[in-house]
Amino acid sequence: MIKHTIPPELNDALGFNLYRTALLFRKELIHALVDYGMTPEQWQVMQALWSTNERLHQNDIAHLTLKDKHSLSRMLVRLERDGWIVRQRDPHDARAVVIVPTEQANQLRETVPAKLYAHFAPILGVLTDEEGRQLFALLQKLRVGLGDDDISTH
Amino acid sequence: MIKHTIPPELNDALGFNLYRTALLFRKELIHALVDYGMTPEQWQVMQALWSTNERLHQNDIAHLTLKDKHSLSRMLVRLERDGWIVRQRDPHDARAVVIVPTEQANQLRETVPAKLYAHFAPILGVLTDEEGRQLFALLQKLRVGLGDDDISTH
DNA sequence: AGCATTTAGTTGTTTGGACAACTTTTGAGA
DNA sequence: TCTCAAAAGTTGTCCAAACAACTAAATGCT
Repeated sequence: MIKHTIPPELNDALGFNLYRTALLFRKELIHALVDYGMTPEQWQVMQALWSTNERLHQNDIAHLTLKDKHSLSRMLVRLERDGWIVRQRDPHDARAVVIVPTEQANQLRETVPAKLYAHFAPILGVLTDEEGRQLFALLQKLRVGLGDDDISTH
Repeated sequence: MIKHTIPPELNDALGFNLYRTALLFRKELIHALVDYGMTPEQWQVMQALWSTNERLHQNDIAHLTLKDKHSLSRMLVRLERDGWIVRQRDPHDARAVVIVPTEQANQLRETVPAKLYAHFAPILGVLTDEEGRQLFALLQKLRVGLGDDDISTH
């Protein structure tokens, strides 16, 4: 792959801008999700679970979400405590735990995405369709540079 | 401002992509900074300090970095403990604390940016100059949508 | 001047990220 | 088959974000 050379000022500014945009985006997501009793990180885990019909192990979820197994382990304790998932021992591997979303969680799946769309539509509306697609493509490309192994997802 | 309507799939995918790119970027920054004993968040605070010649109050830094005063208060305790800053009582306002970078910190300022540039050059090199500028502009635009009051910075 | 409001910062609690050390089970090689 | 390394999770520690409750000083209003 051809490596270009981005000038130092742009290097700085891009990182700053990316960091800051993501921070603001997360803050929005917090407020969009708070009514459902869920954090952005928890929502992200649930989306990973819903992204496949497989019965996922904790390791699988950690990989899908870029979280490490330590943090995820404790997140799953809270998700189970709050009734979003159940953990089942894997009958084929006594070490492993299979994570299954509950009915309560599956109901969120029906309603929340539309609410999130409504929340973010005016925000993302500052971009035209074309700009949105460009931004998507550029971020995707940057993810490759950042060594994301799992570029296919979304 | 004209609001366009981005379709739901792109809405989802943009958020996902932004979140994920920022996560990966932060992980890189952790590794790029670990040799200097500094975290990305601490580096961000130091950059805010260096971005002006003013003697900043904690509130100013919180505003510049989008951090809340609670987290920042504790971050500054650690930054002082590790010798990067000193906190001085403001003679004009007995409530306020003025934050001043130490000589030790100012030395980092001389050397680290070049190291960071070297670290990120190959990563950002997957984008052409033109693409880098586009990405910058699109993120900037999105930040407006996200209600960033301080768009001028960088 | 006196009192209420606002402002600057700290402390407590919960959630989450990074990394090290640990337990248990699996699997692979001699 | 036996042993030993790898894999799946948990627990502990520190750093940081979000939000509530608090202290103390400054401001503003009458």
